[in-house]
Amino acid sequence: MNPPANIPSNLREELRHTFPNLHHPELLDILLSRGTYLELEPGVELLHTGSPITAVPLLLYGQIKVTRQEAQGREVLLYYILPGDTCALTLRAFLKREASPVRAVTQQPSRLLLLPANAVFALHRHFPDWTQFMVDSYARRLEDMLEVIDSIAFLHMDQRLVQYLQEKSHLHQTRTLQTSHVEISRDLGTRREVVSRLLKQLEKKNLVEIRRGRLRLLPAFFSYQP
Amino acid sequence: MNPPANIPSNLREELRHTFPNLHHPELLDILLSRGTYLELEPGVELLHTGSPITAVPLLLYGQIKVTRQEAQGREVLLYYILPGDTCALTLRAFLKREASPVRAVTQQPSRLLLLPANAVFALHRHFPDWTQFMVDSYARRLEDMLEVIDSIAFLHMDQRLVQYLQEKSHLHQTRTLQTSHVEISRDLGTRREVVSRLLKQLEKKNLVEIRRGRLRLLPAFFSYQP
DNA sequence: ATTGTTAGGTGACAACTGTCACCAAAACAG
DNA sequence: CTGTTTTGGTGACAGTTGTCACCTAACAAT
Repeated sequence: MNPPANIPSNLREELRHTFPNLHHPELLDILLSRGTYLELEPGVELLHTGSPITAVPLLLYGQIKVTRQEAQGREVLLYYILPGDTCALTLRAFLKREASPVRAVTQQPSRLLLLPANAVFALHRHFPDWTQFMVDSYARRLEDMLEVIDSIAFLHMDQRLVQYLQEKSHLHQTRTLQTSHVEISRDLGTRREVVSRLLKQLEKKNLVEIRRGRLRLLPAFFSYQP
Repeated sequence: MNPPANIPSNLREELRHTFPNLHHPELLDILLSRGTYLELEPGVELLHTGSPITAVPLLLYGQIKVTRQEAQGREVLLYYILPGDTCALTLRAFLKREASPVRAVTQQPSRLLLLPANAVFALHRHFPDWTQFMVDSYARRLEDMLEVIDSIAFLHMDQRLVQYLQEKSHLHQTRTLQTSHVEISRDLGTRREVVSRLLKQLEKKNLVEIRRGRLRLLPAFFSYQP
């Protein structure tokens, strides 16, 4: 689907820098020789629910959004994969030889190393660094998902929306989010109309400015809690 | 809080049997010499949100319910710890030297080995078995929590209730659940009135029989989906 | 049998969210 | 400039759940 990217000459260096915990030289050798380097533009769907898993991603640059989907098409945002991360759920599903339980979509121009899944078994046996990396990945996602549960179980949509926008702003390091109401509603597992209504309320309180396709968070927004 | 229990003579054997993946003899030695054997009756709170973590439980027999609590006292059931399990979130919180993010309460008479948390570090370094055990624990809890998210995000309370009762029945291997509406409502993060209403509807459909303090699930209940 | 306690039942109502219908504004293509 | 597409706005209404008030049934203790 994508033209083969030019492998950057300093890939090894970049990998070592982005994944400081995978610093064992032989481990790096294997990752580089077995992995496939990829460059993707935003909006590429790496996995959808039910995809067979053939590779595990190591993200070098960019951002991947991971969501849980329901049969009817509704979904909720679980977490973002950032540089230095991998997708714990993908890893787990692969080890159990199951299909992907999640959808993964690039959010920004992204560069990553795709590790063929069967290479993972060997790593696991021979490199404690890799095992530790996996443990940390799992653990961090547990925490992420605990927060998702908190948010869905205990908060109303207006509070979830504010939280979501604050996080997104922090993530992209900008107060002007390039996003549509539809995208927000998908991430929150609700409907566009609901998001539009709630955003309108925020606008009336002078907390945000709504423009077509983008959203400006005003200073007061960051200290606001519904 | 509890009288010291008599350590069963065959503890080593039981441990090996309940935790087949921790079969390395030296590992068993350490678990037995460093761990504290405990017997607890139902309803004992092992941890609550914010507890400092001093030990990691290895459950030999019984059942421990793990819930996530909110500041206002609302909570949701995350998962049950069964024999052969440990609490991944406790383990993780300890390794990060953080307080417990969850509440843990025995559900049945339970027997467990409490492993002082600082013993865990050594295990981690020296025994691949132990590391693998941790990885598996994390991974399984990830799956549990994914199901919790599905349930909260995509289902209505009537569907969640049915799911909950079906699971509970399967877990206890009985069609007569000894539980109150209040307990159910706590596990689902809602209110007693809501549970009472929904149970009444199920009763009207001849799917359950409501008795004070217990609930009988009729045959048709198990093939029912709202 | 009486009393007190706990569990459960229920109606009324409010708040929140999902859904439908339709409109308006912005961006875009030609 | 015009027509089309995409995005956002909004009112109306229904269903679900949370909340309050108060009642009834079951059980236990004396």
